[in-house]
Amino acid sequence: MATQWPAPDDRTGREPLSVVDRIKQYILVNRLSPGDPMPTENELSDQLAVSRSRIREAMKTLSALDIVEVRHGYGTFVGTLSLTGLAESLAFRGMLTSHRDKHFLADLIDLRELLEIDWAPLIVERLDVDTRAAMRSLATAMVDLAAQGREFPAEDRQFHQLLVSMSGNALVGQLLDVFWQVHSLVDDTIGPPTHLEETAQAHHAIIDAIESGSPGELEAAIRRHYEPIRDRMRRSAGTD
Amino acid sequence: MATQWPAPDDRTGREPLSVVDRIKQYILVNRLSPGDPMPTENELSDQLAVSRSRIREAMKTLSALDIVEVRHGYGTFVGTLSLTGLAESLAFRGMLTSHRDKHFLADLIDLRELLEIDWAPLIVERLDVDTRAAMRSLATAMVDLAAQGREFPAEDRQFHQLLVSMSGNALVGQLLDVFWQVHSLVDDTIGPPTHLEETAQAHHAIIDAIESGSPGELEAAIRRHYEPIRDRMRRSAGTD
DNA sequence: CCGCATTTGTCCGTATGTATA
DNA sequence: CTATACATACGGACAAATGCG
Repeated sequence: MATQWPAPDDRTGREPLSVVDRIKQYILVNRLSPGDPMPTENELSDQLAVSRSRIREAMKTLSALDIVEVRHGYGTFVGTLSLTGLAESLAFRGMLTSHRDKHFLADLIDLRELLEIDWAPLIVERLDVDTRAAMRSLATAMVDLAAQGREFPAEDRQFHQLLVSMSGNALVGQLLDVFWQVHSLVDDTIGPPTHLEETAQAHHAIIDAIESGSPGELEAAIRRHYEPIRDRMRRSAGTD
Repeated sequence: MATQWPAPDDRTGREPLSVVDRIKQYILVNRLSPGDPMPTENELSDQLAVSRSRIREAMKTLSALDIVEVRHGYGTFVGTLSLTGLAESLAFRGMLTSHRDKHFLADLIDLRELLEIDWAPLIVERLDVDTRAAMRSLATAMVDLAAQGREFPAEDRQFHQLLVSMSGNALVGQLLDVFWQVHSLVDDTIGPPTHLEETAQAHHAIIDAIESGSPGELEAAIRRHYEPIRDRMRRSAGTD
């Protein structure tokens, strides 16, 4: 097998590594990639010379951060290092603090707007016709659903994913998607949806601005998109 | 005590909530705040009617996200909902992918620069004399240390914390601090420090720009601050 | 479709280490 | 220093899920 393990002691006077850190070291030293199989819990228990309980508790920590992915009855694998942990943490923070202060949700919206606006010049420059067409049809679907009084979370999420996909910065795309999820989740807790038609139309306006070729217009369109959302937030602050 | 628990079954046809979710519900329903004490593991074991092993594994998940904080031999408390989980996750991603591609570190630096520049107008407008003086003395300390060939991580981190503290957006401050930590950690793995004096001086230039009162100059100074960092990254890409 | 081996999920009992009062 | 409450750790047993012959 020739699996490599870090030296058990390197006598540098440090305290011994935690089980979590030793498992992380294992992944790093063996240069595993997301999806690669990990040793079974019993193997880890033997090789690290700790009980299976401890291995399992360490695995819980690691899977919460998507460093490993555990499949019941099948095995454990290196995780995809996604930001699901951040999403859970922020969502809970929103739930816990939303009725005390609105700072969190306001900060979140500001951050979404800010990051999308940052890429406006690049988006105007790079956006290809296929992506634009996909965004247009999503916007049309949103308007249709809004006319029926229905919400359109899936379309909205995908629209914003496409919008920032041109940035070339994968980290920003993942972060914005997390922020969308958290915003959507917290927003559901402050009452039934409002501004449906207005928000749906705002997405058409964003594509219009892109087609105009002016970064300034795109920035303005993005700002207008977030206005009804801020308005809804301000109103909810009074009724709570 | 009159602690409230969510109804064990709400017969809406959903699958039963996980232990993790039931503990989260407990915190929400009882409106606990960070620092408030949680029931002991034995109490939770009794009240949720599951074994202590499961409680402990759930606690590991929750503490990884800083939703609870466990103090050995003392008790468990509601966590501070910090972003330590994100820091760990991103740090590991950096370790795992840094020798394959440099996109991650590049994206991280771009994001740091972008977010700091976003607040440049506000910073120029709001920064008070006390904060400015603190930043100036930090910059001086950095130059001194650089002259001795020593690094200055603590000073650098605090400088950037102060820089964005004027934004009024706590979330951005926390995110940037996480990015600083991750960047610092990954940067250590690509070799001994370089550009010490240049980087230290760049911080003086940032305060100079703030004092000039021009947001444009501040933006330029921030960009210049990140240049040697990008240069170091590009050089390391070849030697790996 | 069935049975089997593998692997993770859950539970219990007990002993140990640690912090607080 | 002692006592108590609490989290940490261990080992074993059985249940549940998955994949495969």
